[in-house]
Amino acid sequence: MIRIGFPDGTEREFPEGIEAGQAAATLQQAQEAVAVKMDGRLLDLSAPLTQSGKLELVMPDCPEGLDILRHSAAHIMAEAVGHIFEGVKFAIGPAIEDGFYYDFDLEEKITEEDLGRIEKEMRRIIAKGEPFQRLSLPKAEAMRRMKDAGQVYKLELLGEIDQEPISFYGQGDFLDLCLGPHLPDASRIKAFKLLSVAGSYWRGDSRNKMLQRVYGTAFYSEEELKKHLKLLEQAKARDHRRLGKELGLFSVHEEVGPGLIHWHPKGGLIRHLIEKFWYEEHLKRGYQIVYTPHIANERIFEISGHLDKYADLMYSPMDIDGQPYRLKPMNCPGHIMIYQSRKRSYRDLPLRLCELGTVYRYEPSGTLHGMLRVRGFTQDDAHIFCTQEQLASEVAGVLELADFMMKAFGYTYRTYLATMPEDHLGTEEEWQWSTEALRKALEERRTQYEVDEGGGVFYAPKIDIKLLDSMGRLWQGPTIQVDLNLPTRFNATYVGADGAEHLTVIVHRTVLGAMERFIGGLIEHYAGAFPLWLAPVQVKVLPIADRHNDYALEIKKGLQEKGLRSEADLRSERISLKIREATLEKIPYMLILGDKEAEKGTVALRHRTEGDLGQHCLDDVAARLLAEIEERIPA
RNA sequence: GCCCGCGUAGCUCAGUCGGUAGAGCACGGCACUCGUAAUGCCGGGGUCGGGGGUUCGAAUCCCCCUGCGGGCUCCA
Repeated sequence: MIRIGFPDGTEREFPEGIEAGQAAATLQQAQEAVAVKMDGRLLDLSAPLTQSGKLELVMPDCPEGLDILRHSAAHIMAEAVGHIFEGVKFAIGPAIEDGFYYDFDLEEKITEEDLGRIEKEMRRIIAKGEPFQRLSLPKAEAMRRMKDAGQVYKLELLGEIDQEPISFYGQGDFLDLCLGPHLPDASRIKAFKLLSVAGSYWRGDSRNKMLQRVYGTAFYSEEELKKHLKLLEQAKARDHRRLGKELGLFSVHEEVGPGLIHWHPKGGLIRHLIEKFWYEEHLKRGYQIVYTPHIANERIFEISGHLDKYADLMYSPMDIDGQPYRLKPMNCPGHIMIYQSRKRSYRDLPLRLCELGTVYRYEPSGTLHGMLRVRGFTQDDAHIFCTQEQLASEVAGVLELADFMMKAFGYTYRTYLATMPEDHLGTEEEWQWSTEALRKALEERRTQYEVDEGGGVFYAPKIDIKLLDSMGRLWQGPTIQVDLNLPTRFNATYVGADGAEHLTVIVHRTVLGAMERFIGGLIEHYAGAFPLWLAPVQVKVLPIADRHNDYALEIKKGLQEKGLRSEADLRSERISLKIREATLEKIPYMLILGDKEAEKGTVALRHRTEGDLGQHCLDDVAARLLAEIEERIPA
């Protein structure tokens, strides 16, 4: 007999080997459970229990429940693909964040049109309600079976598994190497949809064969699936490439080259406002503004090591007076030159040099993506030169700035401390004190953080901040990296109070990342509706009839004098059309002007989403908007 | 870079089996002068991404190039 404890605190005895589902049958909602957790380990409902322990149900609405559904859906999809196509070799098919995929190797090309056929076959399989059955095989037998079936990828995976027996799951005529668990049977897959086909390298390595990947998603109910698909639609409507075009923010031109952004007046204004904000906040915190050249003799990148390590990502050299020059991929060497321009004493430190530095990187063409992944971009870069003792407080200062800026844009974030990776430069001792300094800074600021073990860069530890946008998506945010490598390479030192030379510590840090990516992300975060302080046009002045145009221009002038950005729509169009178009342009406020307003010298205020806000005098409206701008109230 | 797909008017897209192009919006003109999310009529606009090939004939079929999209690796 074995003793099983349940979440409600009760305990019962069962004969050894009882199925998990049966043991849990008396629990509430046991009917809906899709699997169980035994002492924290996921098991099938049909798994025999052989030891005493604590048992919990895994319900459909928890994350693990969803993963199990999707993983099972991936198996069903693989079975269906095996039915439709000849000679399919199966690679891997896991559940992922919002769904699942399966990688196949087959001669024939799977196209988007095939997705319908595959879905149909999946439905047929699901309708049969085949059970997912676990099969344990000794490794030798498993290898023999996979070899006979010509499943080379499974064979490769098997070769790396040490434990025995090996677990397989089968349904219908499909058998897959798999840890499980799975749903009891296919009929539990109520709602699914295949979304796309894509190429992917076996094990994500470009030296390996390109496989065909089919992406899909699955839910326990049609409603949830519909909700998810609607969310995808909404994300599409926020796509910064679409909004960038619609709102006249930026463009990319085939004639110029891929990944090179042209900022249009409205996008340019947004960027200018953010840069202005950025400069002000940096100056307040003791940073000094520098500018460094866009091209440089490649000698400098030999010293920095970039040429050695990042040559593939750098634009080819150009011959200048017989010397090879390169577009800069990083700002650090230039900043170090400024540091090195004279002998430095401990009294000069900390030295905080900041630059909105435009860099060029030859990113692989397939990775380019709107403003988010480009080849020419402006980093909000800064390098802090300091002593070892100053490191923690300098990092704390950066954390404060990062927090301030992220809040200004309405982002919440998560913080990670990335520690020494296996492949690294420098001594253990250096890693230890630099990591400790970061930790101390985080603790001093009372920042909640997680440790990303081994996630540091090869030359030093770092702090990564990931942003959570309004759609709940995670973005790369501010990063702070300690660097002991570049100071060594450039021999960046200072004279200490003791009269001796010491190696300077460099902190690389970025808050926004790159203007292109940050603003691309902001467009999606705000769905194109920028808060008043960033809106390129803050107010649209809308006269009702032509005879109100003069008054409209007078009001526009008044707004301009108050420092508010406005446009007047003087076309002979109906007011409803003007309102509609201003709303679609996502302009925060409208002033509607007709006979009543012209007579009384007032304006009728309308907000983009709140609608009619009634009549006011211009001064009151201006005061209201200026206060909103001052506080940088999110849209 | 690699795999798949796509590129038709400024934008979004239609274009059947190959017979030299069409809609809506936008743009220009005219009329209406209008009160909180689309007034009506008229008009201009395309060497169908570029090059080559097959064909009597190519937006349509084939090849190359280019750009874009979905992914893979990496990442500001």
